[in-house]
Amino acid sequence: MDPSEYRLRFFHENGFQRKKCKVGGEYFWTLNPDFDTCQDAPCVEYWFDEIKVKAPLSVEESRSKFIDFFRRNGHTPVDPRPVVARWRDDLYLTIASIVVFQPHVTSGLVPPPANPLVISQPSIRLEDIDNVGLTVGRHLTTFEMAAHHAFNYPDSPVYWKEETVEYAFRFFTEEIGIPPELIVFKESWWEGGGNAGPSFEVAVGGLELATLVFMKYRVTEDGYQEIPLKIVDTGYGIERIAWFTQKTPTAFHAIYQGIYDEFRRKLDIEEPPRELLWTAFRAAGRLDPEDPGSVKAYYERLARESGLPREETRIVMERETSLYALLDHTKTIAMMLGDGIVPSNTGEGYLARLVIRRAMRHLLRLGSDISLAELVQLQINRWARSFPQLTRNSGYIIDAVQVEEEKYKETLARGEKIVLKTLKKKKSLTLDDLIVLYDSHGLPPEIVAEAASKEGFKVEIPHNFYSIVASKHQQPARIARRDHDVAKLPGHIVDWANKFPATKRIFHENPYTKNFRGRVLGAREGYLVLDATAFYPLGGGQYYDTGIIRVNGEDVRVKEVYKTDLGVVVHVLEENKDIKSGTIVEGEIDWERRYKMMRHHTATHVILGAARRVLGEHVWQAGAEKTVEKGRLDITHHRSLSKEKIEEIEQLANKVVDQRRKVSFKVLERNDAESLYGFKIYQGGVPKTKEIRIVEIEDWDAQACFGTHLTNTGEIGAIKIISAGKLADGVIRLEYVAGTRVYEEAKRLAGILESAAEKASSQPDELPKRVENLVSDNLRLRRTLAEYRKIYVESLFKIARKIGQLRLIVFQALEEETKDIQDILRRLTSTPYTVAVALSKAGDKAMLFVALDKQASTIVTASEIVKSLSSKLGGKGGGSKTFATLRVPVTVGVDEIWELMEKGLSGNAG
RNA sequence: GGGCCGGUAGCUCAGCCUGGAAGAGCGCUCGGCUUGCACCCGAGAGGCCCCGGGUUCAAAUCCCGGCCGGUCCA
Repeated sequence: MDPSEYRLRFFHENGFQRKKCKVGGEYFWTLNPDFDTCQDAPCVEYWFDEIKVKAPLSVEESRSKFIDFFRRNGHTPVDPRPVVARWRDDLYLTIASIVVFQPHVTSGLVPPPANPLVISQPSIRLEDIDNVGLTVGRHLTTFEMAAHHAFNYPDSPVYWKEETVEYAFRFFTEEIGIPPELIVFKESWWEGGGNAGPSFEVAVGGLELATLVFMKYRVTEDGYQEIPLKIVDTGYGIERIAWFTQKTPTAFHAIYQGIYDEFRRKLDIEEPPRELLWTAFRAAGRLDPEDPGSVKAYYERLARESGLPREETRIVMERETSLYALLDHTKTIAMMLGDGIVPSNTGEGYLARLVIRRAMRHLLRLGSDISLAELVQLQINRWARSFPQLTRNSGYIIDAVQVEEEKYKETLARGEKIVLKTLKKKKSLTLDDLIVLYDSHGLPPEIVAEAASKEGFKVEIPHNFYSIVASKHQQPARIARRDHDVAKLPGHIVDWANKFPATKRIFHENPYTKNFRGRVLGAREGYLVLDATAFYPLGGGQYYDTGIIRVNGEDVRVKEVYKTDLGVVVHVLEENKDIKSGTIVEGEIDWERRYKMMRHHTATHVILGAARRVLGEHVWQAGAEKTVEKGRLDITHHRSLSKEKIEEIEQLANKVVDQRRKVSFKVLERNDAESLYGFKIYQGGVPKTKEIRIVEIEDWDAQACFGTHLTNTGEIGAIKIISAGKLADGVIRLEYVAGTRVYEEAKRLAGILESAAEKASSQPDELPKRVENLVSDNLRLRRTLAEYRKIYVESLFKIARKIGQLRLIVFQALEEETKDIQDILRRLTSTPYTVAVALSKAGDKAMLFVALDKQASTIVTASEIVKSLSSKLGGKGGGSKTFATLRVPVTVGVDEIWELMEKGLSGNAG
């Protein structure tokens, strides 16, 4: 670290000194001659409760104070984004304010919405979820990261370190009222997302209130490389400012004022003595939650200083931990679901489920019978003014939480049964058992231990249980949210094609173009690039066009079409023609194919709009495909769709068809598109381009989309949903046909009906009644057959021959099913001392079944009989004492078997 | 996206390791006993052992592929 990075004129002119922390060894800047530590936990204990400030501030007040201050100082306020990072395909959650501007602004592709700007971005981080509560506020899963950002382009710098540090100093002293000599700027280094730079951490009284990052490097294999766009990336903890100013023993008192008491009441937890909480406050800054020794020491200190018995202290503080965690988690749940995450077993949905399940575990630990949904409702009310999406989507949020509660209870019940079963079998539970129970069945070890203790078994849980589980899973992979339409072209062809300019897209200019003229830019190995084309390349879930290209009066078929990342359209020809550059060619696309795909594509947008209106804003496209045959749309939703809901969507979609709504296209700057339509334009994925093509159905739906569309919804003609099923937890797949495909589908169904009716010698209209009759006939016949089989068995008894004690029955089985033969044998051998042999044909081979009852098997066994038969007849076979089979390679007659059996048995039967 | 667990009677599951006639409890039907909250006794019906391939004389069981559900981790 280069010390000159931190040597600022601001420090110099204002009398700051650079010191070294005697505990942690970091360098820091301060006005205070007495400070010998960096003033950040864990180097010091929390003591900020003793620091006087102007006024206590709620979360809301802290936020508006921050934004106002920076507005007054030349920054433009920018609205926060959802906590789901829909505009990113490498991240699920918004974990910091800078995430909002990645990757397009930070890479320089797109300008920021304002510069400099100020924002307060709700963020979610789940890495430390298990520490939330225990540390009385140092860890939170949801928080607002307030920030002022300045983007310094080489030709238009805004501001850099001096101004940033001065802003921080002024904000904390002037606005919050912190005495200047208590503010410490700690030298640090920041790295993340491939970037890096020097930073200052602003610490006061043990609490880190802000981080000021100066992004100026890219991290490469060869080390740090300076980047042209240098970014001021700051992060102020709104919740920490509220805690700091309110002088409460925990952050939760400060953040959740208004519902804090209600949580206590509902969960039936009395507030412990204030002195205990204040002791916790001091000790928590030094607590290392990952270290069991540190946790133990923490509880011991609390007991010692509060004078309460050790055990009681631990119990009280564990209840407090659960209360705090619940306050935190329920807000996170509300924020995640409010921004449209659907709980699921994959993707961002799993993260929502994870938080819900952690919260439910705390409820279980407290032995509370309050429903989680009830607590989440309190959060919705509490934060309604700051986050209107919570109220707007409260119906969905509560319903989804309730569904999850049910599911988790089922999971736990299922799991507990497995615990009991294991205990019954093994009388103990090993670590391996615990891991399987958690990893495969979702049963946390605490719950296993409790279930086991009810049965009188004690289970040891290693303190690092979860890291043992984690080590089984290590292989951090890139998240792949969506399949992008990767050109299925050989690499060298892509490189070749990318040397040409981007193809003019006639299919966008006029999606109804069937014939066109283009000039050949290049052709090789059966690949053809033109200056302009009406052929649509694979993309946006829509299949490519096919058709013909006429070169010098000769037709060549186009079988596939792809586009490169740089927008060059490559036609894949059926044969490799020698085509000269500069040749003018005519193209004609297969119109019927294209028109059907256009209908399915526009129908897809109509259905998505209908689903969002019928089911709620959480409905999000999870995938789509439009082919000639049908459209397919996967949507996120937390329940299976009832018949009624499907019909409702279908009806609404068809209404939009009849309303003849206009469909229009326009290309917008990314920022404009986002501010005009919101992030729901990214249903189909996030384009990597600076400008975005928007397809808008008048007052119904707007999406970033590459595909070809009709210009009016009326042209869809009709939409029929042909299937709706659960694709995965939280994802529903809809399939539908549109336009003339509805006619074809109706024809297909009518055909099925007709052929079914014909096979049943009936008419389509009478088919239901006819099928009913056939089914009851079949049942009657099966019963009759069973009766006759009894008579058949009786008659078989009559042909039995006595050999000593044994009765021998040999017969040719009429039945073809092994099952039926076994049934007859079973009946025959229900009489003692019976040996029954059934002979059945299997092509030109014979299959023998030998069955004995228990008594007969004391004299001779089925497998012995089979062995002796096979020595005479050949073939292989075997079985148990009472049942055996033999396959012989030749056909044998019943008489032959009678003879062999009689001969063989007379030896044993004595 | 990956790992792990599972799919057998209407329901809950055993059987699978080590291949040899498909099992239990609850529920259901019938009969007996009994006016008391999961009554008791007896008899009976009910199965494409998820699907497809392979190995084998023989597969619920072993192997491969798929589908579905659960779960953990990104």
